[in-house]
Amino acid sequence: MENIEDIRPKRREPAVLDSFDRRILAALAADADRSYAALGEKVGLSPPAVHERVKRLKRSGVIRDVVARLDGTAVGKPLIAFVHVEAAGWGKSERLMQIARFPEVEEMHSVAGDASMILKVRMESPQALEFLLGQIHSVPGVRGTKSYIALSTYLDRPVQAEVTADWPNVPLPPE
Amino acid sequence: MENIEDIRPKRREPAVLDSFDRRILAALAADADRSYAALGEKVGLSPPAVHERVKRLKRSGVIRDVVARLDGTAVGKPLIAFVHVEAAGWGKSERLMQIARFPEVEEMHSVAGDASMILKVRMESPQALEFLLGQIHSVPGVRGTKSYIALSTYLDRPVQAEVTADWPNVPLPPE
DNA sequence: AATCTTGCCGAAGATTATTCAGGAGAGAAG
DNA sequence: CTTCTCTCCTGAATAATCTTCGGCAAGATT
Repeated sequence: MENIEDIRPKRREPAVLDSFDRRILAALAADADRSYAALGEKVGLSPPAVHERVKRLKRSGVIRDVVARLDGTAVGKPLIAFVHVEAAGWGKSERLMQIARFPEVEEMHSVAGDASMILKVRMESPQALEFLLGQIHSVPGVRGTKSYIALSTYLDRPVQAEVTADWPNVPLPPE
Repeated sequence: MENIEDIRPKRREPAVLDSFDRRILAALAADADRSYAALGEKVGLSPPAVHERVKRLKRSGVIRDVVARLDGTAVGKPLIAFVHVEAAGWGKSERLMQIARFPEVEEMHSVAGDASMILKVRMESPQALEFLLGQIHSVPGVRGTKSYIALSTYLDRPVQAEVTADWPNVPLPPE
């Protein structure tokens, strides 16, 4: 005998983001410290409606998490560097992955190009960077590194909800 | 006649972060969606005490902001690339700054090394990246670009509150 | 047309944020 | 050593927000 549960289609998570979702995401990516009431007023929905949508966006993974962004200098790590690591065999050795345990390492991407891996790190000092590079070089298979030290950061923001639609013709988007 | 206000020392924002601050920052950088009660339990303080500290950390700028981190793929930008821009004169022409208006551009650093500027961008497609590169090349003074396309991202987290203390001797920090 | 589904709203209760009045502890001054 | 001041904590009370719920309307499906 068939169970009615088997017949009913699964509740589908709407894969598409409508205009409200976009506006909510844009607002939350800029400032997640707002109340649902404030958010609702901004996007044109009631607080419960916004709440429901945010809950869905979190559950579906569109919103990965909500975090506080700290000032690197204030926490004692004023030095940002991008480290390109050239590895011999295939980049993602488990050993290299363990470099990610250092809290100084914020990003780690395998890349196409003449670097196997790009790391974004935030260090206490040039000396600390030197030590970290030592750690990286001690990983078997690592052939070399190239470091680019940031002199100043002009922009540093999270993933934006907006997507540029009309690329070819637009010289610059409006302010 | 002297005003008493002139004599009294200014209320100093404590420039140092004590152990409680550190723990609060670490917790908020990982997940800012907690209640003050939950945070307080985690760090060993009452809710009002945590509240007061968080307010101070925000006011003093240690906490820059609280944001929702979105899934790049879910918002339609699955392609991450690091673009190294080599500019002729001095990197930070106002014109190049305007590239930051594109929501695809998430970071922009001037760097020491053979690139004048490093951009982190999140694109809809390789075509979109091509268009963006076109925009960059149209900036006067830009001599060339080198793009590193991320194949996969193994780590992507915000500024961590922790700082590695004992560099030389530590081979790897504990899990 | 009837039914189902989705998604909104307003109202209400549960939870949380925020304020406030003490009070303990650490220095500084007498 | 005592006293004063300052800082920062706690617990209680109030204000605000979150979260749930019932009802309704619009569109899709049967």
